[in-house]
Amino acid sequence: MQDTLLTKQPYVKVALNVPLRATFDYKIPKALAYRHEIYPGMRVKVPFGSGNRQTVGLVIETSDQSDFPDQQIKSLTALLDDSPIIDKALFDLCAWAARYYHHPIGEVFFHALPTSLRKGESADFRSETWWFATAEGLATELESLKRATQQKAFLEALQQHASHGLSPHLISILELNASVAKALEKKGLARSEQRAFKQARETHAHQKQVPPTLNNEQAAATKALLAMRDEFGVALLDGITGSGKTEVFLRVIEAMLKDDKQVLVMVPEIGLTPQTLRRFESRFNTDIVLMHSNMTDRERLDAWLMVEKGDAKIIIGTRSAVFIPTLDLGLIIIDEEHDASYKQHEGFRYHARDLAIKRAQGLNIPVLLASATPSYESLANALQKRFSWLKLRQRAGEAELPVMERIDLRGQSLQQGFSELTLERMKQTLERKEQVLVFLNRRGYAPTLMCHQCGWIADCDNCDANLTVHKRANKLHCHHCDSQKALIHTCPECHSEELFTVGEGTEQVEGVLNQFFKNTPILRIDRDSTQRKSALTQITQKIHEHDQAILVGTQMLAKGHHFPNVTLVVIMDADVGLFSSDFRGMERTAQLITQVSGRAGRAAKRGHVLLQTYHPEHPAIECLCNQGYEAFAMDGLRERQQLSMPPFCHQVIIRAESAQEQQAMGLLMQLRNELSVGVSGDMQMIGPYAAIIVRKAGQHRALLCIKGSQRAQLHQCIAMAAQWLEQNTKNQRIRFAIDVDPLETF
DNA sequence: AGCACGCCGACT
DNA sequence: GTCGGCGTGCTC
Repeated sequence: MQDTLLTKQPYVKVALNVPLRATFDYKIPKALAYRHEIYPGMRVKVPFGSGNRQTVGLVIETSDQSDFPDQQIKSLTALLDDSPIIDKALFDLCAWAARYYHHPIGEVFFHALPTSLRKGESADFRSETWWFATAEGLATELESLKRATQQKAFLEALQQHASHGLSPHLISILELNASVAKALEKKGLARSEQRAFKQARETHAHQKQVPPTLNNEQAAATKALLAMRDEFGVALLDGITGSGKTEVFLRVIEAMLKDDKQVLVMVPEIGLTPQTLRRFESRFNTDIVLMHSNMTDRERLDAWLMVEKGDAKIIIGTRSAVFIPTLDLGLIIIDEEHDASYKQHEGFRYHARDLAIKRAQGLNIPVLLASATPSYESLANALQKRFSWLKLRQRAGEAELPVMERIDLRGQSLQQGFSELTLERMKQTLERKEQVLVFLNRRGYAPTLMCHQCGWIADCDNCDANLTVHKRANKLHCHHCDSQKALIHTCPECHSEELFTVGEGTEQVEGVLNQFFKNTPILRIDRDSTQRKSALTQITQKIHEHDQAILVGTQMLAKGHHFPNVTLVVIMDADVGLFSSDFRGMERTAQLITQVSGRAGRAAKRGHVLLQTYHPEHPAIECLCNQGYEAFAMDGLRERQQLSMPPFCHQVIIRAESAQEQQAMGLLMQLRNELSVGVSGDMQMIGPYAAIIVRKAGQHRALLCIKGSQRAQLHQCIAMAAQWLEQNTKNQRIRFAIDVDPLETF
């Protein structure tokens, strides 16, 4: 009987969804081993911890032996999958990611799964009941059922849809009542069938859009990309706003679909606009599956299965979509590759762009990174010829690049943040029946509430931060921990009633503009004004309805919307980021300003951008204005190189937080001591230092930065750190996080 | 992350 | 006298 064992090894190593950097060994019951082969990537149910607790685990490997005392090893309870739910390539990606990001392996694998699969539910389409007419049902006269009107209607529909039957979807569209079908079944007139649910396939029978003609640059980029098919390679499609990057994607996707390959398109968190989706849908006659955070568990699982089985060819998704299993992936596209939302900044802190590249390497397929403002990391890779650099420098069609002008605020009397000159230019623009976009990256009414008598400032109880005034909601709101208080009108310290606000947010600017431009619609676009689901669509509709309008908003404005009649962009405060405590501040600001500026003058009318600044001669502002993003970024890169900052070194940040003031800092000081022996070569430890906002949501936060130019050395050191931290934080109430390639260092 | 075990305050 | 608070420690 021995040779009929399908699984020969007696042990299995299992990853569990727990924050532990270990796998757990289990015995494989003989009964199971006779009947099933067990492979990495299958889920199992295992006893874990005390009591009768059962958990879902993922098989890492089967094994002949275990390092754990044999009598303490428990047995698997059940095998949950017939075949691996995570394929080999994805398995390798997750295993690599767990090592690279020093994150508990179980959490990494489970992160890659839809919630229902994490809980152990079956990896299958839900079944749904379809109804058909029997032969007798087809022959039955409808009149014979005239007393049962519902049944009659149902049978009529069954007869009409005799060939394909009635799906639950169709039943609801036809407004039929499925409950009467049972009665028809009893009479032998109808029969039912259980079928796997497939995501509602829209029939794209309508005329597909005729693709526009490509300009020279677009054609060249497309050609270069097509030449990269069938092997790994990274291309950076560096195209100014309006240069028609999307059209290039569409051409390459088209070629992939012809080869019956799948394409994964990654977009930033709020970048998936209906406009983008419509553009894809109107072009391709195939199922497009979406993957984003607003979907229900069931929707996500259905989408996941559609892609896994190869039924869907195009996947458009945010960060987490990098883990979707595919049958035959041919290309990964990362749109707006510079966007910070590709990095998860909590828990498993992976960068979806970097993982996408790793994934493509494993699958031997190309990756396309696209942006009007590429990250310094990608530019460095392009300069070093690791990426092929495809530049689009002309705007498609007639449009010209906007003119950037600086407005010197020094010595000017401002009207709630606006200079006279700015207001005058806005007025002129509106008089020409064109639209103005005002960019201010600060939501709420005002960032500070202060007492005129004693200088008291409204601050958050849980964070070391001021509360933001939200006048319309009548609230004081902490933008760091989300806590809220009622807006007060009396100083809690000296009981004076002279409270005043300092600074302006979008809500205030909206109000001010309403007074300045009485007959012009003012539309605000920020997280507060677009909370309701359809709000953004309503706002964009209004924008298109009016000739004149002023749009006021935060960085939401920078993401992928088209406002064809906007010809003037006002950057309220171009100086934020000039003196940022983070070395990426400049890069961020330049990207934001360039992206927002790109909203201006996309149609035939030329756009103008006004940068309000107190530092008009600052080399950064000057360079961005006169030479544009690429030149600015090249300067920035040179500076990073001189200072040995990323991308010319690698960083890892260890973050610790504790309710008690000195615990987090103390832990990191100890860690620094532990590691000092392991620091070799050009590796360097900085800190520990207190976070800029030391106390956030009641937690005191400290950081330790470790940097170096050699990945291998750095990783060895971090592995030691991870092990030490896991050992030394289990008793105390200190939480730690390892952030590899951090985007924020404060 | 869960969950049990364990040792100190206000309750039927 | 106990119910339950959450500090501590462990999970193959």
